[in-house]
Amino acid sequence: MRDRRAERHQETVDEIVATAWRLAGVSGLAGVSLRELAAEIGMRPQSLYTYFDGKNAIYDAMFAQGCRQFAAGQAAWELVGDLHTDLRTIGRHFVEFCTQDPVRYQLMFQRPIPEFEPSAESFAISVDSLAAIQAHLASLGIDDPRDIDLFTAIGTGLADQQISNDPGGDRWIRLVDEAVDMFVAHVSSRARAHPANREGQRR
Amino acid sequence: MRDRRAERHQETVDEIVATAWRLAGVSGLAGVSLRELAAEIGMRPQSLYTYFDGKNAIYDAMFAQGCRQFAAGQAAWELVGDLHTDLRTIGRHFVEFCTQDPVRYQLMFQRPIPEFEPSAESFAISVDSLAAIQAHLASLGIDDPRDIDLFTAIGTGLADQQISNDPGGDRWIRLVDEAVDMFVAHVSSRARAHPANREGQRR
DNA sequence: GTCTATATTTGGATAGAC
DNA sequence: GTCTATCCAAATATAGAC
Repeated sequence: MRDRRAERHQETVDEIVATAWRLAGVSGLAGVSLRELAAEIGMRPQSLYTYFDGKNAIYDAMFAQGCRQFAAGQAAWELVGDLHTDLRTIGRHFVEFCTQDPVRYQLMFQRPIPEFEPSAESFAISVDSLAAIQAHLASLGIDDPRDIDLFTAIGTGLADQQISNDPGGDRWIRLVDEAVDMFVAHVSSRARAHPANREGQRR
Repeated sequence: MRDRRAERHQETVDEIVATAWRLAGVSGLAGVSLRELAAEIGMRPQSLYTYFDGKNAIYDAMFAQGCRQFAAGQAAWELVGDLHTDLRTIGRHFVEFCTQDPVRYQLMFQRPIPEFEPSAESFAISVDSLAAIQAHLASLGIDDPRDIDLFTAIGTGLADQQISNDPGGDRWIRLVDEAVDMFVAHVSSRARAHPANREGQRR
């Protein structure tokens, strides 16, 4: 039968994490305080320890949630097997995901709190997502690590500029398609120029 | 005659700022504390108020110093008037500057501390630098705001990935030249494809 | 599971003596 | 310019009653 107690517990856990996201949006990730968090949900700060071992455990739950959200979106990507089309899909979704929630982007892709390290379990979720992307890129012929690094740099660059210099707008978001075109043209032109390199080069 | 008192004062100010940079590198920008800062330079925390109005004034001095450092490097750029060459120069210097000091990059180009806003005087320094770059790009024929935004996104993306995923290494730094090639090819191909657009297009 | 009570640390900032 | 003395607020965390 349903464990009503466990359900209530989980609901409270979720509420704590949701409130932490909200507070982080206002005061920054480092500015989240257990006092304020507890007050927001009508609790004494000490009671939070029933649900989390401490502040870093809350950060870790936020990190894991962000990774799961990315993975969920990723599972819904409609990839068709065409390099140009799929890179646009991936690029759009990535930049959209990042800019949707700047604090989430900060927590997942930068290291704003030096003393916080995601737990191995949480980190594994993000590793899986990245591996899936890499595998798909490889299936499209993008298997040079340099190309992958260049592509991720373009994606994070657009997201980063959007968040830092036009928060809430779309000044860089709307450049995604053009940036992907640029990248595809680049890797394509090289493939045409040196068709033997892909299989033959060993050093 | 020399004002020995003022010189000593300035030296102490510089020492405070330098120590703040160092502490920020260890504990993060938000983690800098006046207590620790004062202890490092052999002072009581209260004495810092002789030199700065408070914590945000120290952040502001750091921000201004970062901007001056960038401007100083920029003044030494050897630009020759060739699009490809100059973009490489600019791109290399920008990414190098950012990755040289991740905390400085964070303070200058992101907003890690929500309650801190650089003062108008400090901000003006960075505006000047950006304007100079834009003017030079315009002189090279890059005057479409979209192209400028795309170029800055590439620069920050490389810097950001380097800092976040390979701190101290050169995995993304060494991609700068290739990225510039990609960008130049992109804007050049469009210029060839639609030669009339540059002057004629109005909407 | 939540509370009261409390410990402990740390933080930024002010007043006033020297 | 630096100090002592303080203040006040906020932070994380633990113990134990209910």
